[in-house]
Amino acid sequence: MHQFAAVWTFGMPKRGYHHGNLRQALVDAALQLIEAKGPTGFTLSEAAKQAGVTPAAVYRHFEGRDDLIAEAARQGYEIFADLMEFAYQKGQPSALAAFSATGRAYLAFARKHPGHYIAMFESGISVNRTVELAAVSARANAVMEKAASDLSQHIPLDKRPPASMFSAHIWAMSHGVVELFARNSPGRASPFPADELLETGIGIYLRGLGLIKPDQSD
Amino acid sequence: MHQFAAVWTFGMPKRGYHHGNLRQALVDAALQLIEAKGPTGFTLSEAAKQAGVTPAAVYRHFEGRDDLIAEAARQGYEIFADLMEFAYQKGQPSALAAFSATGRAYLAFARKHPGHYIAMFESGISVNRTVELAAVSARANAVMEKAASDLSQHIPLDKRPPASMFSAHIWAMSHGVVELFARNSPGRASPFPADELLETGIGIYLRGLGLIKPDQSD
DNA sequence: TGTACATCAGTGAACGCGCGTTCACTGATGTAC
DNA sequence: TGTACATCAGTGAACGCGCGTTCACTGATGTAC
Repeated sequence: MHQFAAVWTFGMPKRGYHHGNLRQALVDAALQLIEAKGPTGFTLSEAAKQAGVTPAAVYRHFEGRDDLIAEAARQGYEIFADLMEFAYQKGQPSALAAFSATGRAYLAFARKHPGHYIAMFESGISVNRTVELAAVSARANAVMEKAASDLSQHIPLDKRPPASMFSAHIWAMSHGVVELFARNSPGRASPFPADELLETGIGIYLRGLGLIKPDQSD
Repeated sequence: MHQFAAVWTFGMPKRGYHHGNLRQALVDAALQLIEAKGPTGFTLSEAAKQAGVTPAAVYRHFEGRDDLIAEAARQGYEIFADLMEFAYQKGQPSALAAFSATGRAYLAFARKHPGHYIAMFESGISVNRTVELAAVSARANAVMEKAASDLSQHIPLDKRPPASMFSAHIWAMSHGVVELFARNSPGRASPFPADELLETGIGIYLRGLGLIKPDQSD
């Protein structure tokens, strides 16, 4: 028996009675389903089935449906915060370059991780649900505000909006582009590629703040 | 019997076995529920109950759940298109005033009719579901594009973005402000009132296009 | 190395629930005479 | 004005379904000796 069992387990993806990494498999399944069916279309049972497991097994790893969604969101914020920090660093020491990079990173994240994005911003779970969730969300937020604040130092004081407003504007435009044009909304065709739309939109906005010269493109 | 019945029906809200205006009552209930529970949290049964009627009665007036949502969305587009047309007219003959008015009308609509807004833009129903829906949505869209196109005539040709891109930018920012800051997102506090955020954001954007002088506020 | 045993991650059956939808029905309304 | 009848908008019971969750269980894994 023993030596035959070894044939099956050695080097194979985790199989058998014990899954091996069910917790993460469930999160991955949830992300896929959330992406496909929206945050409320997602069901715990279906995620379990997709992971090859009974619905009851989910309760060995999560408190319930909402807890699973929250973990998916948490992982999303983690990736998101990392990406934002990386983008910010990459643009240094130019405040403008750092800022632009975070904007691009936002869209890139939304497109590359739609399941995470939906779990984070459309699932209705509160960011204050757990301390870890609040912490990682604050970390991501801090990068955005830092980038905006750095950049706003270059604006003459009399026409400088508060950094948080500045950051909110950009966030709103980014989110709007994602929601309206980066997804295949049924019956709503995008007039332009989402990244082009965001790039040009932010460009015009920054020009409005006097941060880009009239004939400068980036 | 007859004369007693008259006591109850005369001057009373429509009551009794026949509802009187069930179709609209169901739409109104649906709008309230969609607003409260999101597009997928909404159930036909609950809408029926709220209208004081058996779920089966719904089928006298609608083909089913989706048809009810679609009608709610249609009515929303109708109101929306009217508001946009009115705002556009009110701003004439100034292209800038007309444009700004449509932007404000967008936000006003989203705040005053959240159920409609969600049914229209977040319920996942396609605008091509019926010819009437497509028509009224096109009507609303045409106003937005006309306002953007009028205004873009004032931009020097060499730095004039296509009117549809222009319009998409504004739509994206408006939608983003609505989604992120005009609703009481759980655990996400708005740094500024939504209308102020949108007003300033569009202002900066228009300045970036050279449509507002640097020291002009509107 | 082999055995006994504790731990643990799964199963599968069951629960109560609310859903959308159907159906034959019935009571109220409107109309013709 | 009163009566007969057709139309129509509701009822209420039933359906099959999938959901989230619980429970006692069991088979696999890891550890102590």
